[in-house]
Amino acid sequence: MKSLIKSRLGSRGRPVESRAAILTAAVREFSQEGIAGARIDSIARAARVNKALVYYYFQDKEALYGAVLDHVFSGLTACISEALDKHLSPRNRILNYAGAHFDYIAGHPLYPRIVQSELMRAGGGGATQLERIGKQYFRRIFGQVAEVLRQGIASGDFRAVDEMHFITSMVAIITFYFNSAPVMRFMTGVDPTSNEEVAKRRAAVLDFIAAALFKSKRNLKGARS
Amino acid sequence: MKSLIKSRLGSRGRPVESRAAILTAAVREFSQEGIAGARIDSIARAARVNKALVYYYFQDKEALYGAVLDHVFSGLTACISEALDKHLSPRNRILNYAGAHFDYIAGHPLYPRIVQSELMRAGGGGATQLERIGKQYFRRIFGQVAEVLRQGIASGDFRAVDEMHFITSMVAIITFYFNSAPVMRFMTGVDPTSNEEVAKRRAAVLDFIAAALFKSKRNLKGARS
DNA sequence: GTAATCTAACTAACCGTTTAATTAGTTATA
DNA sequence: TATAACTAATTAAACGGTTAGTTAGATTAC
Repeated sequence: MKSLIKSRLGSRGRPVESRAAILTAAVREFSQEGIAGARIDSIARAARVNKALVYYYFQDKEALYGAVLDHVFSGLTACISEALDKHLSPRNRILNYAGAHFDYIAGHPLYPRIVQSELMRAGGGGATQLERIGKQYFRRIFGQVAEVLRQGIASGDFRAVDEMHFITSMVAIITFYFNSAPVMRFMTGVDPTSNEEVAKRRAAVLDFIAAALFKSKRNLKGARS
Repeated sequence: MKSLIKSRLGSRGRPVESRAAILTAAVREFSQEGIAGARIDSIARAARVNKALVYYYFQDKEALYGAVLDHVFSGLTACISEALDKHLSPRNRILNYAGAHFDYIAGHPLYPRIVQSELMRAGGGGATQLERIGKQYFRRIFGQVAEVLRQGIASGDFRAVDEMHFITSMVAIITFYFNSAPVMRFMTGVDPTSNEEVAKRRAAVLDFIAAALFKSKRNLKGARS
C-alpha cells in the first residue's frame, strides 16, 4: 500500500542490511568524533534506522565500538597477512608489507583515526579493548615482520636494527601522514589525500624505509603494489 | 581565622595560582579524555576550584581547550627553536632538532595525546583551532628544518629527499612511540616509558633518521642532548 | 565602596538506554 | 488452504543521569 521508503515501520525489512548500515555509519561516526564524541542518534540517523535498533543489534555503545574495531582490524590484518605470505627476498617482503599497509590505509581513510583513538584511550588507564585487539590481530603480524627483519639481518642484507623499534618506526611513517593530512592541507595549500599526493607519499615512505634498513643502496626500486 | 586549606571561599586567594591550577588540570583532563570526553567539573575539582571559576577565567570549554593548546605548543616550539638556532653542520642540526623534539615529548608525556587529539579533530571538518596553531607555531619551525635539509642536500651531505615528506616522517618517528606506548606495554611486558626504554628509543630514532638521510654512513655518533 | 576573586545552587539541554507497541514474515494447526 | 499463534525486526516515546553554562551573591584587598 505505502511507498517502499515510508513503509518500514514495524516491518522486518532487511535485517542483514540494517545491521551492516549501522556498522558502516558507526565506523564513520567513531572515526570523525572519537568514542566520547560519537552520538548514537547520529549513527542511527546516518543508517536510516531508529536509535533503539542500534541497541537491538549491539548491546551498548561500547560493544558497538568493539564491533567497529573488529571490522577495521580484521580487514587490515587480512590484507597485510596476505602480503607477508608471499615468499620473496627479505628486502622485497619488507617493501611488500609496507606497501600493502600503506595502500590499505590509503584506501580506507577513516581507519587510521579509529586506530589512533583506540591507542590513546588505553593511556588513560580506563577499560580498553586494546588488549583483545592486540592479542587477536597485532601479535601475529608483528611476529611475522620481526622474523623477516631477523632473516635480513642474518643474511647481511639489513643493518642490525632493533626489530621492535624498527617496526614501530615503520608503522609510524606509514600511518602518520594520514592523521596529519589536515595540517598539511593548509600549510601547503594542496590536498594531501589526492591520488597524486598519496602516490608521492607512498614513494617517499618506501624510500625512507629502504634507505634506513638496507645495507647496499643499489636496486632501490621499491615494490609495486 | 580559618585554616589555610578551608578559608578560600570568597577570598581573593591566589588568582594567578588558581588560573595556573585550572590550566594544569585542563592539560591533564584533555590529554586523558580527549576534548569531547573532558569534563569541566572534573577539571575544577582537580584544580581545587569551583566550576564557575573556570568560566570566569576562560570563556568556555573551547576557549579553555585553546589555552591548553597554546600552553603545549608554545613550550614545544620554544624548545625546538632553541635547538635549531645553534649554528652547526646540517647533520648535527638535524640530529639536534630531532633529539630536542624527542626529549621535550619524553619530558611531557601528556602532550602527544593532545596533539593527536587536535590533529584528529581537524579531519571532521568542524571548527578547529588547528589553523591558528599551525600559523602561530608550526610554520616557522617547519621552514627552519626545511632550510637545514636544503643546505645538507646542496652540500652533498644528505640524500636528495623531499623536504616536506621527510619532515613528516621524522615527526612521525619521534612522536608515534609515545602514543603507542600502551600497546607495547602489554605486547612486550616491559614499561616503554621507563627511562631506560625511552633512552633506547631515542637512540633508535636518531639512528633511523641518520641512516635514512645521511649519504656517508661514517661518524654516526648521534647528538647528545 | 568598589572591583576582583570566588562559591553554592540552579537550569536547560543533551544523550545513552529502556519500554512498550507495532508490523511482517513463519510455522503450526484445523 | 486458511488462519491462528508465534517470532523477528523495527519504531515512537519517554526516562534518568550527566554536563556545559548561568546567576546571584559572598568575601576581601585596596
